[in-house]
Order: sequence, then structure tokens, then C-alpha cells
Amino acid sequence: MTQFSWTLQSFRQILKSCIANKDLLTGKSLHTIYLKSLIPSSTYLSNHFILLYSKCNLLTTAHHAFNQTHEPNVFSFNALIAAYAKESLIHVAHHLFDQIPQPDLVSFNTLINAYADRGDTLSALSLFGEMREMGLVMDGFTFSGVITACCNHVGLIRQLHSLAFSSGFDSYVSVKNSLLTYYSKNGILEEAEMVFNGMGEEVRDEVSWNSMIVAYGQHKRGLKALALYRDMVHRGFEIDMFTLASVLTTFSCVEDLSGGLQFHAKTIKTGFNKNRHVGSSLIDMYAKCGAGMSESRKVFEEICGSDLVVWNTMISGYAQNKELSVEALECFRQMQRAGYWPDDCSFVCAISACSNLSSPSQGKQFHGLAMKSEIPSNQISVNNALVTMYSKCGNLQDARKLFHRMPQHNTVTLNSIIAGYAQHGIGTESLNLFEQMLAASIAPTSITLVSILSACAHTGRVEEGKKYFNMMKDIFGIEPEAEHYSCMIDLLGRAGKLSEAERLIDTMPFSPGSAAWAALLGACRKYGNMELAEKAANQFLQLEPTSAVPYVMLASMYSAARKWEEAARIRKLMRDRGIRKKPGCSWIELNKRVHVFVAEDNSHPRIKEIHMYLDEMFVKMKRAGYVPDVRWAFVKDDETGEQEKEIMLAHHSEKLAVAFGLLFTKHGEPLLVVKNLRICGDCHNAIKFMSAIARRKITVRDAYRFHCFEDGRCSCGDYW
DNA sequence: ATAGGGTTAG
Repeated sequence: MTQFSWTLQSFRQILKSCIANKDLLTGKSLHTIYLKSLIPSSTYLSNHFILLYSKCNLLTTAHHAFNQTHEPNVFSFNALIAAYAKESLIHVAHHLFDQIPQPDLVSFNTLINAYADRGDTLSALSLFGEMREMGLVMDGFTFSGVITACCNHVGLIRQLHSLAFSSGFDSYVSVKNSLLTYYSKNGILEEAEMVFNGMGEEVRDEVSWNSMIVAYGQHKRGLKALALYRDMVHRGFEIDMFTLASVLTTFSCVEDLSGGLQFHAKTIKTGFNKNRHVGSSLIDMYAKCGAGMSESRKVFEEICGSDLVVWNTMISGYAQNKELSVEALECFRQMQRAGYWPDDCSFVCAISACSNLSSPSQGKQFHGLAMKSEIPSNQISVNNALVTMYSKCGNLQDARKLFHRMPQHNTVTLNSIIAGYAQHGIGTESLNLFEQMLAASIAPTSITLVSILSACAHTGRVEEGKKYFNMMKDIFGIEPEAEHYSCMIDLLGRAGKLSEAERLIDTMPFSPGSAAWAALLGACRKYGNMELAEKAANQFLQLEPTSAVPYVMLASMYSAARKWEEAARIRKLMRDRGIRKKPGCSWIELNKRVHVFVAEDNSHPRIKEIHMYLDEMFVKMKRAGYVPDVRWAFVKDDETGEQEKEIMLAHHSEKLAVAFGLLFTKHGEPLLVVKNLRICGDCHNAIKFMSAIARRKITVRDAYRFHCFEDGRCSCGDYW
């Protein structure tokens, strides 16, 4: 008898260590021995086999072990429910839950947490209600789980807060910590602070401190976050990878590269730079603080055993540095080759890279791949990225189709489609959707307003723009930011209301940024207001001393006004200061390859044919009434003749790209050309003629909006 | 109970 009980006990002990070490091999042989042995079936042992298989992600085996359990108890059910919840098979988990004769606290907590993970607030809450009706005892885990499940609903969080208070559950630090976290995530820093301060020194633990650091970072309070970190060090708290990762995200949020560099050194000293969480925070920090991706890459290569999130951080870094979008897609493929399955996040980043590139063929490929991989939950963000992708690839029809087919919309979905219509100059649709949004009581965000105001600006809707701008603070509760003011200055200036635009810039509640002055400068150019242009250019230069934009603008304005000496003076100034015009660059996709053209650059292999084609085209265009507008030729010296200027114009990158497209695609096929800067005025006129002569639909996406040329007309109605 | 990745504008 003693012999036998010793065996059972040794079984228990070995099995426990197998679970702790995820030692499947030993565990499985133990299981075989157990089944064949004469040991009477023990529910306790069976349950631990279920746990083992669940921990090793062997769901089917775990279920099989459950079926072999002679008298499954609540513990057996709970173990299996946790296994299914881990695999996101919540329906099965709930079905099992329903079969438990008397679910206990752990059963409820497990299922509530599973629903919280999926963001299913309603199901979590109904379980919580059931518990209360049954009078079942709760604990801190129950509350933390329900709070997590309500993470997007401030109202519910407040209610849970007061319930926790009245029932005494707020004495659990974990409950306070999750309240703090979710108040902050919902944008209410004050309440998070109140929870943190209300805890008092003796209650706060590392989790509270780390959570509060993250909260300050999320609200761009970099100094506060750092002060808190120093306080932690001062008080002798252990600085672990949680703290380091939390502080690093703060640097990303406030784009503080020098602070980030200092912390990088700290992570190397402690060896945490090789940790996945800390490492990906470092990668993200470098990517977001404008250090380019070379630093990120170095960190990436030092991480011990990367995982999906680390890869996604790299992909997203490349995609966010827009000019590295090709590298983003390359990184996605590297990840696949390394054996990782892309998740929704990987797809969002890759699709966004396709939007940056205006590469419809690759975008479509990712669309298909995402559909095939049946991404669980959060499909909505993949679809949002796709809506933008189709729109930015000039295919508003498909963007709209997808929008209507989507099973669910959120604010980002609406922002995306509203922006799509705005960029295509279809102001009516943007405003319609916005009104629908308001009617459905969906709160617009600051980004929605940027899109709406720019939709008004692109289509000359001055009164509506003013109306919405004035509603921002009082009706929508959105404080106008620099971007909104720039839109308004653009809106007014473009409509010829220059003095009103100037008044707005002078009466802004904070000092205007470079974008505001650039908008005013653009308007001055359109209306030939030299005096105001000088002022705007000077202000702009103070903020961005290395930019070529104001020089180029002023020089061309002086030339247009036939003030040659002034134009020459500006060009000399620019030369003397060593400032160079950012080269215009256009690209077009053909047979899944991107062809890039730079003005005056003859490196494309087919450039001879392109020039010949353009020569012939110009003859036809001039016959149809095209007159080259040499004001748009940016000459470097002052002796350039008219003839030479015309040739320079003819070699602008957008004309080269369009000509290439016309030459090498099937007749009738629409073209999409993308330009890094704003389209030039002469090209805008020329492409109208080209669209009529070649009978093609030609879409040009510039840095600002879409121009869709057809039959000699542009969709912008020449209002740009 | 805390830490790493995402979509929208300009």
C-alpha cells in the first residue's frame, strides 16, 4: 500500500515538472505508462495531462485526455476551456462551460478573460452579470478581466470603478492598475493620475509605476514619464524589461531620439537589448524618431530569436518611413521565408506600403493573400488599410465597393473613405459621409476634420469649410490643431481670400508652423501677390531654413511678373546658401515593375523612344492649342533661352512617366502616375491635351491630391 | 493586473 501511494505521488511530481518545463516527451511517455498501469484512474492526474497538452498547444490531444477522464470535475473543464480560449476557439470554450454542472470562480474568470482578449465586451459583461445573480464569490481577477473587456467604453469602466469601490474590490492593486491603464487608453489622463495618486506609496507596485509611465507617454508627456522613471530608480524599484520597454515607448511617442539613444545604452548594459519586448521597442523608437531604418536593423539583428511582433515592427518601420516602402515589402517576404505566418498586423503594414507606392498589382496580391489566410478578429483594420490602398492606387471604385461590403465599420474606416473622396476631389461624397456619420452619432476625430476641411479646400467650399471649422471646438469637442489651421489657410487662400487667410494666420492661438506659411505662399503664387509672398516665404524660411520651396516659388513668381533681376537675385541667394531644389520624381507601374523617372535624367533604358514619342506628341498638342508655359521651367542660370526652357519643361518627370505609359501599355488602358511633389502647372495643362489626343484616362497622384485627366479635362476642374 | 507591432490627414 505504501509502495502504491509512493508511485502515485512520484507520478504527480514528475508530471508537474513536465508542465513547468513544457517537457512533452517525458509527459507523453508518462501518460502512456499511466494508462497501461494498474493505478486507479485519478481525475487529479488526468487534469494535469490536460494542462500539459494545453500548455504545449496540443489542443486535440488535450481534448482526448479530457475524454479519457473518468469523472471529469470542474477543474478538468476549466483546464480544457483555457486550452480552447488560448486558441481563440471561444465558441467551443463557451459550449464546454455550459456543460459544467456547477461552474466555479475559475470557470467564470477563464471565460471572461477569453472574451476580454477578443474584445467581446457584451459576452464578458453578461457572464459577469450571471455571476452576480448567482451570488458567486468574485475576486480581483474577475474585476480585472471585466475591466479589460470594457477597455473601449469609458462609461462602463467608470461604472465598474464605482462598483469595485462600493464592494471593496478596489483594495486589489491589480484592479486599480487595470483601471489606471484603461482610463489612460481612453484618453483620460486625469483619471489615470487620480487612480495612481489615490493608491498611495504603500499600495503601488512596479506594475502601477510602469503603467503610469506608459500613460504619460501615450499623452505625449515625455518629461513627466521620465520624472516618474527617475522616481522609481530613486525609490529603489527594480528596473526590469517592463520598465525599460515602457520608457522606450515614451520616446517613440514624443519622438525623442537623444533620450532614446541614452536608453539604448542602458539596455545594452543590462543585456535587455536582446529581449524581444525591449528590442522591438528599440526598433520602433529608431523608426519613429527619424533615425532611418539602419539603426533599427542593427537592433533587429541582435535580438535573440525574433518572433512575429519583432518582424512586424520592422515591416511597420519601413512602411512608416514612406520612401522605404519597397523594403517593407521585401521584409514581409523575408519574414515568410523565415517561416512566420503573417497576421493582421503584418498585412496592414504591407498593404499600407503598397498604398505609399501606388502599386495596385502588389496591393491586390496582398488582398488575396489576406483573404486566404483567414485572419481572425480585427479583420476591420486589414479592410481599412485596403480601402486606403485602392483609393491611393487611384481606384476609388474598388475602395467604395469594399467599403460597402465590409461587415463592420469604425471611425478609421470612415476617415479612410472620406479622405479618399477628398483626395479625388469629390467633395460632395466626403461631406455626405460626414453628415451620415454625425447622424449616426459616431464621433468624428481630429483626422476626420482634417479630411473634411481639405475636401472643402479642394473643391472651393469656403462657407461649408468655415462652418465645420467653427463647429470643431464647441460641437465636436476637438481642439483645432496646426493641421486644421493650415487647411483653413489653404481653403481661404486658394479661394482668393488672401487677407482673410493672413488674418487667420496672425490670430492663431499658437505660433503657425511651416505648413501654414506654405499654404499661404501657395495662395500668393496663385494670385500673384508678391508682397505677401515675401512675408510668407521669410516666415517659412525661419522655420525650415534648408527648404528650397520658398526660393523656387519666389523666383518663378518674379519671372512670371517679368521682374528678371529679382528672380536672378533669389536664385543667387539660393545658390549662395547651397540650397538645392528637391528633384521632382514620378513613377508608374508596368507589368508589376515600378519605373521611376526624374526630370532631366536619361538613365531609363527606353528614354530615347520616350523622347521621340514626346516630340511627336508635342507637335500634335501645339496644333490642338497647347502653349508651353515657361514660367514652370526652373532655370539655374539667367541666360537660358525660351527654346531651352521649353525642352526643360518637356523633360519634367511626370511627362516622361505619362509618355512611357502611353507608349508601352495597351491602347485604352488607364494610366496611373505618382509624383513626389505637386504637379507642375505646365504638366497639368499638357497632360490634359495628352489625354485627349491619346484617348486615355490618365490619373496623376501628386503629393497633394489626385488629378484625373480625361478628354482634355481634369477632375480637379483646374481648382488646385 | 504592467511592457513590443497596425490602419486614417497633411
